[in-house]
Amino acid sequence: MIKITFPDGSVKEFENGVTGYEIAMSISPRLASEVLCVGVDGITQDLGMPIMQDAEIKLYKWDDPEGKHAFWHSSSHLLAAALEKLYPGIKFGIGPAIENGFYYDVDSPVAITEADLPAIEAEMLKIASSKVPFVRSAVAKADALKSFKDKGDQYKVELIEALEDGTISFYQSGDFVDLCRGPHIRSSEVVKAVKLTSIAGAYWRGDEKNKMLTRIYGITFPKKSLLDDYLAMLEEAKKRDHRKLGKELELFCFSSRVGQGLPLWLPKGAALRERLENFLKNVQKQYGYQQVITPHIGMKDLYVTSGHYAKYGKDSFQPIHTPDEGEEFLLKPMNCPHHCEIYRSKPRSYKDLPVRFAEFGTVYRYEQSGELHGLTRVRGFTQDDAHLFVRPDQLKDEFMKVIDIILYVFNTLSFENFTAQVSLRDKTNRDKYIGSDENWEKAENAIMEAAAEKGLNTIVEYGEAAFYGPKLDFMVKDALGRKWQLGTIQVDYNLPERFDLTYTGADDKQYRPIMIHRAPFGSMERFVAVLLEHTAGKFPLWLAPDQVVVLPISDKFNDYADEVAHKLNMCDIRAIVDQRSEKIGRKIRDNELKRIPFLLVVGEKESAEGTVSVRQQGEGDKGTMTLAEFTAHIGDIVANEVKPLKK
RNA sequence: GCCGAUGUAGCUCAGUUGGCCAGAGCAGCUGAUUUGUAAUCAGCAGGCCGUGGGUUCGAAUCCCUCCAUCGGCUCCA
Repeated sequence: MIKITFPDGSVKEFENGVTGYEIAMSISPRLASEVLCVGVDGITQDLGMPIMQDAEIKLYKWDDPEGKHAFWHSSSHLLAAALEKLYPGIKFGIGPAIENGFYYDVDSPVAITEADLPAIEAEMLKIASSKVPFVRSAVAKADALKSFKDKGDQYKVELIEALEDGTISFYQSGDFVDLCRGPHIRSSEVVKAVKLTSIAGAYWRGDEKNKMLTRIYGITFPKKSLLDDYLAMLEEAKKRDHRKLGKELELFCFSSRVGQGLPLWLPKGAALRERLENFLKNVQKQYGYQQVITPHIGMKDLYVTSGHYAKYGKDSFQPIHTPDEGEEFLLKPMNCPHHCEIYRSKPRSYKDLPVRFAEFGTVYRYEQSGELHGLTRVRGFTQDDAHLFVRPDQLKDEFMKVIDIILYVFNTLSFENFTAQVSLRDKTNRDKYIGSDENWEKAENAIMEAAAEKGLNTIVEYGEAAFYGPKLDFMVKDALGRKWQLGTIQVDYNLPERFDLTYTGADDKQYRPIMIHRAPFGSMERFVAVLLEHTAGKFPLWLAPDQVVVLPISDKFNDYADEVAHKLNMCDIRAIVDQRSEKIGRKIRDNELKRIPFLLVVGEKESAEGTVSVRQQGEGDKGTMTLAEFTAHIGDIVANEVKPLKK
């Protein structure tokens, strides 16, 4: 007998070799029908696998990430089984579960297009409903290789060749056999709803030198209604797409004549951006930053000195030649080299440090055309950049102050669900980075310590560092759950050396400052995009392009409406008037759709009493107020949205 | 850059297997209406059917080039 400990701490005895499924059955048949896989001493495995010793177990259902993972992973096998049936001779790459569903990479003898997906879905459902069990078997490497060589599937052969003997397992479900580590669900019948969401190309093993396979994405559910909910959620997300909202709210646009990935900010968008900039400038002023301004181009030599040119090569830089003097300029892809030169503009003393140069610096980067995406990935954008030059003894403290600024900014804009990611060097491939190991270690430690002291819940990613130094990035998700990096802080020991930056110490000797690159928004473009998706275009009052619209009941009250708007504007409240000869219901509808936070209805009663009828966006009628009361109300809301900085 | 899809009026979309002057709603303009909390009525105007080439008696529709957009891959200082 063995002792099985459950998550609630209770212990039960079972026969040695009992399976997760049998344990679930012993509790209740209903549980057994819902459970998808089992965690044994923290390792997720098949329900059918015998447990051979005392263990802590957890039964995973659909609501557990582990359960979903097994469910979707098994679904990818169903997809492969359906494809093998419909497209004889098809070859398979990999087919993992992902955050929302699964995919399978295939090399098909005939092209598979979106139009074919419904037929594949139907075949998957057919296989699923025939209750095929997922059966695991351990296979010797030689046998595994033979099996896929016979089948002519070179991708699986390649995968197996990379594996060690003894670790190879196959899963059979019906006629389909796949190389797979598992775990899987017991049987296919729990898969009740299938949606193949998209079809795309993907390089074999993620290397663009390799052949491009066809990747089919899908998602499955144990209930039809869950699929409907999921599809409804996708529809909702589409409505929040910043590209759609940006057009509807007249914030920005693109023009193929200007060039792809080069956003044009419309008046309302520019005003919004200006408010964000002023907000951050104000915060930075309180933290001792100084604004600087630098040109959009620099001599090629500047980037040779910084090391960017050698790292990214001439293909990434678009040169600008002067006609007669033979000088070669490059559009600036970052502001740091310019700021280094500002640092060099005069001798610095240890007493001057930290020096903090901030600039809303517009930079240009040659992003691949296929990678451009609305405002989140563009070729010309403005960073809310700053470079801090600090003494070694100031590094950690200064780094923590930057964290404070970023948290204050995120907090003010209600970005609560961010991920703090520490990006370090690749553990193996170190050639991609410049600078000494010693400096890298110092920088990496400084970041980890500062993040820990600030109590940040961080995840560590190796290989994600910038080529000149490690980073602490703040990632926020968009409406579809795609992660975007916004705020970033980077420690850099390299540029100060390359630019030979120094300061004079108390002992009259020359020392090297350390540089911190940082941008709380990341870039204005990406930040506005994510903000749009988070708010669905309903900006906080302090940011809204128009805060108030005055709606006269009829033309007779246009003068009063103008007077109200004028008085509000005098109090720094952004108010406009809807003077159209429309019914009040129409004016309300149109202005609600424009997401203007406050609608003031004025007619006979209001003009006689000197009041306004207040209607709040999305919340309906708020009753009558005097203008003074309303102004104070607005002031209260804004004060609550933008809380003063605590230092 | 690669794979796949898409491109018709300012916006959202119709346009049957190629066949009469290319359609609608919204927005716009003009007029009427003077309205009390999510769409008043009528009229008018608006289109190198993304671009360039080809096939055809005839192309928005079929083929090719390029441009742009969308979903991914690769990339992301």
